[in-house]
Amino acid sequence: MRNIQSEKDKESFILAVYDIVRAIPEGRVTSYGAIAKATGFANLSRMVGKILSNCGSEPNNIPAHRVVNSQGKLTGRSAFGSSDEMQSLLKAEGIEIRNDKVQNWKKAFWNPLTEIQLLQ
DNA sequence: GGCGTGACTATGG
DNA sequence: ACCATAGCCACGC
Repeated sequence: MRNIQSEKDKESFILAVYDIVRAIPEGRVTSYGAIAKATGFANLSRMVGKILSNCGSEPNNIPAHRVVNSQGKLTGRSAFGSSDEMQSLLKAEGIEIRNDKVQNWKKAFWNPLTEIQLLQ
């Protein structure tokens, strides 16, 4: 693992986060820490959240709602339009949320390190 | 360089 | 399961 040491590092980290989040299959979820590990910057889980909040304000095809914390809790809900938009999006994909947490977490969890498959 | 902050995480009570 | 604590690190002031 390493840290950001240059603008180039930062850029590649951000792009990697986008790529990984886009690769999350519908109906599955993953965590900030898992994404950070997959990018090679294992201790930048907090930055992953920051990046996702940035992309949330502009139109994009990044399913940021499929990223929750390591316990399956919807800690990013405040970055969406309404307080329950994140929950609604997940529910629409078949993911059940109860008390702010993803049910069936172990099965719904998608590990980018072992399950990623590049599309096309 | 110090200090507070945050869509984090692991651990211990 | 819940809460507190302590690491973590880029960023802005």
